[in-house]
Amino acid sequence: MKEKYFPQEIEQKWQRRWAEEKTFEVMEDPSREKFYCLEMLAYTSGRAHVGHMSNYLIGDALAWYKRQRGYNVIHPFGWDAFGQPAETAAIKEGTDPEKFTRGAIEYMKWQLQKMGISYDWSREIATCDPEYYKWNQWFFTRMFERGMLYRKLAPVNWCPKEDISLSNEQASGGQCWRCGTAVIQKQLMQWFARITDYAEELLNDLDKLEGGWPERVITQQRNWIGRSRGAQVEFRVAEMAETITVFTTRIDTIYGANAIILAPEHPLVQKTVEGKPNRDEVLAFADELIREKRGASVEELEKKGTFTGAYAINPFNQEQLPIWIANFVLIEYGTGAIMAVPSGDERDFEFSRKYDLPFRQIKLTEDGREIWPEEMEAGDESWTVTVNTGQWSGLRSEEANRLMTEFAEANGFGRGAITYKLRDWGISRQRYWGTPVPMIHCPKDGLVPVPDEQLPVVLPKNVNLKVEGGSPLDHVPEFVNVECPKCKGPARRDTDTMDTFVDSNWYYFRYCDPRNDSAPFDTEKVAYWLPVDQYIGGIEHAVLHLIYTRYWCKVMRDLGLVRFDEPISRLLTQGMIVKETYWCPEHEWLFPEQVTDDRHCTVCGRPVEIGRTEKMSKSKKNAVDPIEMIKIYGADALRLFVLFAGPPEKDKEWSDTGVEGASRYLQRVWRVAYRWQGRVKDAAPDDSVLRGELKDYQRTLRRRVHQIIRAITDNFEERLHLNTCISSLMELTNEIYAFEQAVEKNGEVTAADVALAREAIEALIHMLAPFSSHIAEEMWESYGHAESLARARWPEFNAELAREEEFEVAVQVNGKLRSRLFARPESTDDDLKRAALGDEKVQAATAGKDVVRVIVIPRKLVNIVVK
RNA sequence: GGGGAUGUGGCGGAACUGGCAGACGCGAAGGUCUCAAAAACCUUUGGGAUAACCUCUCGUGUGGGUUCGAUUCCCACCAUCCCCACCA
Repeated sequence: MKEKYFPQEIEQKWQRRWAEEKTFEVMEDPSREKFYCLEMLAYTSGRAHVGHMSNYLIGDALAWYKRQRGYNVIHPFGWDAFGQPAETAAIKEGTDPEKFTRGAIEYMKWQLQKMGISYDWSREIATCDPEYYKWNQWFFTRMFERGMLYRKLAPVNWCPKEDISLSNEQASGGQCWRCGTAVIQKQLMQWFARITDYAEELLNDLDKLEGGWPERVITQQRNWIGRSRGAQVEFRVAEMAETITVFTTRIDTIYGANAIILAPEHPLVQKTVEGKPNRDEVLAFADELIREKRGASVEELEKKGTFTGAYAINPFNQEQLPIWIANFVLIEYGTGAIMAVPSGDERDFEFSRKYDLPFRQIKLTEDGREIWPEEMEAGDESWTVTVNTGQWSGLRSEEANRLMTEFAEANGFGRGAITYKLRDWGISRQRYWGTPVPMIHCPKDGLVPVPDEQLPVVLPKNVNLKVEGGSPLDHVPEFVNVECPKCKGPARRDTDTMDTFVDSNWYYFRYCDPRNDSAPFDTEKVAYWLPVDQYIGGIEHAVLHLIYTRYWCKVMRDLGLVRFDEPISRLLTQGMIVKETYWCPEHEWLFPEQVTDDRHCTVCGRPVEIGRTEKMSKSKKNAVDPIEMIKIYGADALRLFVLFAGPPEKDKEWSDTGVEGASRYLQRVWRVAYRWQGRVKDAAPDDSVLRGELKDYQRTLRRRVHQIIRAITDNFEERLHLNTCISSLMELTNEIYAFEQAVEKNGEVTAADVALAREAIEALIHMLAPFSSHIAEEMWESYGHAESLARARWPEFNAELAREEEFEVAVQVNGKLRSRLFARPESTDDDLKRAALGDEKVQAATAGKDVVRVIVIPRKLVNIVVK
């Protein structure tokens, strides 16, 4: 052990050693309990900043801890390598997406290895590898065969100028992100997964995740699935052979209906207006509404509609209701048609007022007062009483709802129904850089899946990405033109690629068996490792990824590949690293080095605004490259700081001086370890010297060591507030320094001192390993241990040794702190009471008053209540 | 509009089920060492009152409430942020 701490040297040594000795590579071992520690796979954006690292560091700390607790810990990593941004970057840099992505993986992997994160790299996967996406295709064909996938016409955002499809982000504000052209909606045949078939199960199984998943994620998923119980009611269209079905959660309000309103996209709009004098007008208006809706936010969209000229008949009272179309009725929810009840719904109220539709009151409060929507409280329906509603008048709405649904059912014009907000999942993308859909369109045999033995359908290389019209793959004849697997006649390949969420659905199953070439994974291996014990990732995935992957697990279960319902037991949504930003009115975002000390732009000299602290990102120019930090302070200091900055689930603010502080702390640890290293190595471990009578400072150190082991262990097991674990380590270090001072004062170093220092320092080293692994390994080795800390057992705390010998008890009078006293652990409540009442300051504070009550909280506090 | 989160010193943050608010770190001030500086080590560091100590007093976004006791629980409000959003 050198006298001085050289982080880069040590880090290189241990990174090499870990790789050579395969320290973090694991195998299934039924005799040991497993722990699956998983961080979300990395999107291959080019380079990782410290914000990305914080995710991996949380996982690494836990992986280290669990390893030292004796678990068989699988801690894998991989790359989310497909997707639109790689295409964009490739076009910009004049390369192809594959080259760009491989380059990004290489660099980012190097960054992660420099951080010394304890991954089992032998299990690494990249979703753009044909060996991986082959199984996306295999799943696709299995699901197609079982009717879990289907095709339908669906709108895509389309730029008419460039003739390409756009994602929602690329079409935000209704404009093409590249050329600014107004985006149109184009109807294309697209692939959908029937996730709605699993809506009920996805909702119910959320209960199984209680406790392991953050409440807010569960709530978000519940709202996303959005189950509503209500009824579908059929309205005959007058003088036509059509019926309009509406969905309502409040069939009891049907006597208050004043119109039927269709979404402008509703298929019956055409038929309803056919032959009517205003036909062309209405259809044109419907088109306008559809166009306006795109990209507009709710507040700025005024409710608008028009009367079609047709009428529908209320099946309860045979009243004729005008059929309208309006922009606030959504085609994608329920049946795309509603009955408008102004007395029951604020939107209907607003609409009816605007267009002067008739009102009929059907609700009263218990005391007979009429209620209008303005005064209704959302969700509060308990106080309404139904009136003017035929035979159901006078019932409470809940009961009326039930009885009227039954009535509709009995008379054949309605039924109870459940509706979800969750939509079937559109998985088609008209892009190049993704998994090709393994389907063939044959003029004779229709849709034919690519047979297993022909998988993978490999993505062709050297494809022109800047094509006009359709997907780039449409323009690759050798890819498109194939033989039909059934009739061997000429056929066309499907040229859609899959949404990258398909890739991320099951990657962590593949980690269990990453090189399997005959199946996506071996069921038994997955049965050993899964479910994931701890998943760590950003809150932004609360709904999409985390619902899709739950869905996929259930699909795989139904395909007979796995035997459990939920793939992830515990979820931690980590906060972001934020850093302050600089904004120049002329040059927009600036790097910190572009700003002078007195906050002016170095380029134009204008005053610079110190912007809000924001999530680290390239575009805001506030990203910190971990490599830069490693060069100065070493990876261990960076790791320590990132985890120390705040609790994992909260946003944390970046601070340069904070890293420096972490670095100083590590040097402080190093120095104390160095000072004792010689004595510790010379003395054989011998606990017998500790059996004799210990001095105060010795007992104090020992007690603190065991208290801190307990605190850190508990924290890892329960709250995972790693920042306070690090505080505890610092306290332990301070404690050892204080101990050294006492030893020095004592004049000589006894055998007991050495044994105690060893115990304390080795505990410190041990518990430092999850945070700053390299320095911990180095010190551990220099203390005479040949094997990696990764195989050493986590220190056990001794409750007896951790016990306080004396407690400081606060003494309050009427809740105000007046004094303190010291008590032995064995003192009774009565002892404390007597001591408190006898205390001088207490007597001064209570003089002339009557003691009404004395409250004693053992070992903590005495409160004397006086009057 | 709905759902959720957060608000504590100059700063990041502690305080686990109501029980001594401010652990730990950053920053700052002073000291030791040094020719000097850096580093290191040792003190001090929420505000106010007091000559320093003792001590007193105020203090966890604001205003109420429950309680012997509230950063913690309840109600109302303010501020900031996030997610969803005309979901019938």
